[in-house]
Amino acid sequence: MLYAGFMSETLPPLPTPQEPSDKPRLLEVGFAPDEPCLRADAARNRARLLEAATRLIAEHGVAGVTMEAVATAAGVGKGTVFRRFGDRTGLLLALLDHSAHRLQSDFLAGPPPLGPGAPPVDRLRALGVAVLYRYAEQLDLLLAAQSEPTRRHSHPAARALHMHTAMLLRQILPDADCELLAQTLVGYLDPALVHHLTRQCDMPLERLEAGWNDLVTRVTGADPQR
Amino acid sequence: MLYAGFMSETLPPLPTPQEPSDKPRLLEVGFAPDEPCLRADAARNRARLLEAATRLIAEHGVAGVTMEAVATAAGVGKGTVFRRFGDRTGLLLALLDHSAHRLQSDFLAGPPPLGPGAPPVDRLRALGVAVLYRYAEQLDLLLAAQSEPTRRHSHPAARALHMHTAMLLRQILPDADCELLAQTLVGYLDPALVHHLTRQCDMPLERLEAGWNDLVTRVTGADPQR
DNA sequence: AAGAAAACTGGACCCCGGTCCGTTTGGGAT
DNA sequence: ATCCCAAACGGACCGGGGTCCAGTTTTCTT
Repeated sequence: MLYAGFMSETLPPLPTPQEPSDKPRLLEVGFAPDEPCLRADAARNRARLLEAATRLIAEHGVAGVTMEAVATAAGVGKGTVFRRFGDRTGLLLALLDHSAHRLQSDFLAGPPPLGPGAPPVDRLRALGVAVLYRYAEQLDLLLAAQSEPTRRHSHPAARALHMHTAMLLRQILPDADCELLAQTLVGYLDPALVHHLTRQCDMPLERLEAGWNDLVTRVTGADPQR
Repeated sequence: MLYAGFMSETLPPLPTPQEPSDKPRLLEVGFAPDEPCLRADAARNRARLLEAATRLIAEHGVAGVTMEAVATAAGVGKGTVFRRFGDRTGLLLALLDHSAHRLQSDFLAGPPPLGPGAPPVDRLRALGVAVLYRYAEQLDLLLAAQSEPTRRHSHPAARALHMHTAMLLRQILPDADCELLAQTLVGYLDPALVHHLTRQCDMPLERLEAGWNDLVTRVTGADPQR
């Protein structure tokens, strides 16, 4: 049970939360109630809330994560939950932060082929596959956290993925409109799509993986390796 | 004011509403309260509701379309709205049905390059552009109707677009996994993405259009014509 | 024409997300 | 140790989506 959020707090005191930019810093073992500067009681309650939410998901699924239920289970008032996480989506996102950040530092500073060192095309292939498998095991939460369509693309985690993809593409296709191509690529990895294909169309993950490689090949014009 | 829905009714008496498959039949002038078999009063109320919803959107934007408000404005009870459209999304979708169906028959039976007759690649290019522009002018409604991520890809209109795209792709790339490639392509046309790029990133529609053509070129391996 | 089944209606009701605001508390300054 | 106020708290409150069901209307049957 080691949640540990950051780059989620959005509302009250911090005008722009700002993700921790670069430094990995995710080697904490138990859980890190960091949060730049939170009053002691606030930090304590935050931890309680995340724990309560985790428990509720385990017991009743994502649908059971009701703001009031979480508040009650954590022994705090409803207002506190909203103050801390902004809204339900914010809470859900906070639950996902840990793994999102891990993925992020994997492709920013981890070992090749995901991390730096491998050729850009290989990194791109590895990225898609990594995302695919990570998403596949958190589908419910990801879907639930995706409610508002307007926010989808503006969320820090989404932007990070997009920026990284665009960066890799730029190394391969310096003259293309890599912004847009990157959107296309990450679009293929959209949780809702993964859900549709695997759960509603019964496609095996391997096929999605092959599809990703094919897509990368076509878009970059690379050799159809692998 | 010529809404006219079909392929929306979902709930009570009709097990599988089924879209009218092929025949164009959208040349009605005023409005068509068709609906396979609806009791007279029900059809009347349905028309009233759609009109009321349209009016509310004009006056207060999509956000003003409250189930209760629509009901009141139409002079019916709240329960009636839900019985007819299932939920808010259903109502919004019904509002979009008219133009969705028009687009559909344009690419199924309209003049080339969108309709049959032109080479598949040209049809594909034309399709993306048509969708892009159509979406661009209904963004608010489309976004509002997109709430539930699970339903996005299973909706009839979405499936139709996807199937058609896959069909065109199959004519161009008989040996590829056209199902998945089609998902990628229509993903590029997702309203939420269009919204993000045009409204939040301030990209002109022309750039998205160019992006689409580039994408088609890369995916199909066609000559970068146009 | 009459009777009955099927379909439709409307509004009371419940639940949940989100807001508001009067009260409490942590922790730096003196 | 004390003061003080920004920050945090909590729960009453609101509005909107969705459900339910008793009552009404339409349409079918004979």
